[in-house]
Amino acid sequence: MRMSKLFIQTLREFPSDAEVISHKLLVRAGYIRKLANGVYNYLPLMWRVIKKIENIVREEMDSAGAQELLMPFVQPSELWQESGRWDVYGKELMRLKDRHNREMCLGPTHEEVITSIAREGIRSYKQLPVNLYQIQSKFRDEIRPRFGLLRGREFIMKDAYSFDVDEQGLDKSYSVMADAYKKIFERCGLETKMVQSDSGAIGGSVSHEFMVLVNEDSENNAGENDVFYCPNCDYSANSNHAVSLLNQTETDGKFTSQEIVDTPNTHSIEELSEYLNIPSSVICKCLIYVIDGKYVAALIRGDRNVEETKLMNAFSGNDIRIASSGEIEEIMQASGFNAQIGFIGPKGLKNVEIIADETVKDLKNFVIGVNQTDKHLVGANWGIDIDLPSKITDIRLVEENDKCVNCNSALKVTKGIEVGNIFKLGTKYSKAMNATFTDKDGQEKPFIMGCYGIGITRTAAAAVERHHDEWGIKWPLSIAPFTVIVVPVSDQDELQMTSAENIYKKLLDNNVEVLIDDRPERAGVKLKDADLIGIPYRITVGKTITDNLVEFKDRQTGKTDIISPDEAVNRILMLKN
RNA sequence: CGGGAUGUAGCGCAGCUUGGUAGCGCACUGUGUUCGGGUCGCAGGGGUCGCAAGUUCGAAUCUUGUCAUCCCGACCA
Repeated sequence: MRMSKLFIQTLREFPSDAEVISHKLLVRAGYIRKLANGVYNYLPLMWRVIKKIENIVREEMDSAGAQELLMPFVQPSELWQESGRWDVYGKELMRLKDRHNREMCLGPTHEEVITSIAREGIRSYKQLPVNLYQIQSKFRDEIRPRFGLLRGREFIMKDAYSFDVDEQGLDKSYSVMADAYKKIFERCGLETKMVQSDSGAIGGSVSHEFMVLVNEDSENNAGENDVFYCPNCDYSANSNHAVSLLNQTETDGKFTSQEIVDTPNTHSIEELSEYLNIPSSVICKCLIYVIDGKYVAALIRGDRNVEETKLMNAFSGNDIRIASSGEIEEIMQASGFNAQIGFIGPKGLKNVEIIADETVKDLKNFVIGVNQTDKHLVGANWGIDIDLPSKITDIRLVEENDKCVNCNSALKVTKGIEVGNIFKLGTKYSKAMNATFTDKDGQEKPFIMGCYGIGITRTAAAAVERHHDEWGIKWPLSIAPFTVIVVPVSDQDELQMTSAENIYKKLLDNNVEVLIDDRPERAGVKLKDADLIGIPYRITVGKTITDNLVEFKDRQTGKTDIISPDEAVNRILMLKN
């Protein structure tokens, strides 16, 4: 490809609306252009990268026994009614009506459609197992799209769905996919960690996410997930799912008799612990949440925080948020109290379900709110003044240095970009949608399903997050839009131009993806652009060509060698083997 | 959804306080110059100042509304 013909516009400056480095670089280097909030044009260079990633995904999926197909981007609401998700998916699901006023949606994922395909096409256990996948644009109307390709509303995703006769079959399909994913990301030049995670709106039981860890060189917060992992064993989990052993700390308060004391203006745990001169670990914190429209009071030890996803799952909810101050007033009024935020307690709350984290179980002589402003109960004990809630489970956010449940080592935390995930769905969709097959014993049974996603465009952005420097992108060879760029320093110099053309032709003849910068630009412009767009290798043809020498530069390492044109060509050809 | 900010040429920005026919840099067109890390000069083209009302003889500038975009928050009790 000739640079003079390539559709590309590099910018001298970073775009003003970009925050993270992958977004800044992809726009500046002419890979993407924003069309609307969270919606991007993939320009020719970007499309080449995307196709590279897609092909790696295809090769590994195919060799893992999956078959590619393509489902519609627009889906009828009926299928979503069947699965029950039309009412629970929320605003992320982009709904629309056709001219006949039929309700449709833009596909955010395809469990419903694939299940309908399976129930029509698979009648017998003899046809199983099957794994079907597609690579396609998805649309999710995110609350807050950001970070360019990392969290867009429209994005390209590979989604695969497996169908098995039983759990053992699913286990096998699942581990085959896990292995394929490892290979895929490895081949894309990305080191990933497979971590346990919550299964969220998709449903199901077991799930793992593939995370690109981004803590080390975090000049920004591109990693949207906190990943807890054990340095000594293989335990790792997304914070929304992570568990830990209870840490040893002071849980027996110094107050020996129970008594309601004045605690003026102690609206936070910190203020309260300071005012009473006690550790926060002997305070029982009470937080009011709204889960699917219902009020929930969550009790947790004062030194710990609630993990909302865990809390939501404890009630099998779909939506959770902290209650607003107005809602808390409402609860207070309904319960006959008048307390401000900071003094709320579980006792006497009307129309509020109460749940406790495991951490509060062992509290003794502790401090807790009693729905009286500027007062707290001290020296409280469960069963004496306040009953221990019957619903007790783990709803706490793990913290760094908590102990690993497997090996008791101190856990560490890092940021991660989720580039892939795998779920065991079980029969959630097949049962709801009545998708069955006839088993050996002649019985109708629902399919045992799994689903497996990879964010293609997010993977590309994650690669930029991991591979760049102050000059631009440093694509891993396997997903770079071109392998090598040939740069004649001066378009005035005939020898340089003809030599560069020769090198270009030789590489072309050998099916190398090669770019030649034949634009009538000065050397500086061409060299800066080559670095910016991140082609892995650069062959620079300058004055030394009179001695039959060119510069060979490795973008990844920055290493340069002065060698003959033939050797430069050979080095590139060697890469193909 | 709450808070903050910004919308002026393809990109990055100034001008707005104190209303008077819209500017700079990059990019683009022509031309000369230069030629290994975004040369230097000359001459050009390109803008309903986000949109809509209002005030005024006159609005990019003042007022109101509206739309869009970005950031922060929605783990604080």
